[in-house]
Amino acid sequence: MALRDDYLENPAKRVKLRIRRLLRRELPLSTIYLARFLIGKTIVREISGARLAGRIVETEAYLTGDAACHAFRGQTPRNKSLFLGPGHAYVYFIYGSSFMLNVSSVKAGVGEGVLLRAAEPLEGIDVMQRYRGTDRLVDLARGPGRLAEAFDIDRSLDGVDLCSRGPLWLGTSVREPARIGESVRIGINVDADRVLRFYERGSPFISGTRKLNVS
DNA sequence: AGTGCGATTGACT
DNA sequence: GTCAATCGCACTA
Repeated sequence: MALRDDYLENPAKRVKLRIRRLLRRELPLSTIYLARFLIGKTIVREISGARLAGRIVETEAYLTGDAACHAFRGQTPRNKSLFLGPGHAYVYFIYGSSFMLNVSSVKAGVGEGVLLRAAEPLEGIDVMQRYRGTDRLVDLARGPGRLAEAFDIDRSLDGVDLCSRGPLWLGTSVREPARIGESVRIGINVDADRVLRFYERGSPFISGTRKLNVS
């Protein structure tokens, strides 16, 4: 793939793409629509003068009444950011090893959100390679824990407004996504049959098995 | 205060 | 393909 080869030949290249912050009113009010909408949009991390950017290629929706949603049993100290209203970061720690980044949805007081599961590195690739300890472009943010590690995301960013100037925000698309595929969510044991995972078909940057990418 | 487990990852057969 | 590591949190008492 030409795009990938270009990246590999220029690993330290510091491109600066034209990306503007998404306005809160641009976010779909439905969490499922938001999960689809975010495919192809960008996630931008500003840290000590550097800018990291990735193109979101895989998401999952977590809904009210959904037993797999962390807010299923109401608000707790951990999940409170899910209830902040649309466009806030909900960051949590899981398996003793990984952070996960979600975008809160709907409206204040409602605990729904979208998990960002994978991104295509765009800017700050050399910095991501350092955080991740690998040079392989497709492995930098392929999977939710890897995405958080590549972007240096931890609980200090929990609750951050993703539609405001700050250390982490959502940006416009730099390239329209290919056709969007759907599947069941990955790693879920309850409400496991619901089709709430979305991804850019054909992207080498998505997680999951071949089997899940056929739909 | 104790317990069970998870929206995963990396190492290994 | 399989599997153990690892720890914060929610739940029970």
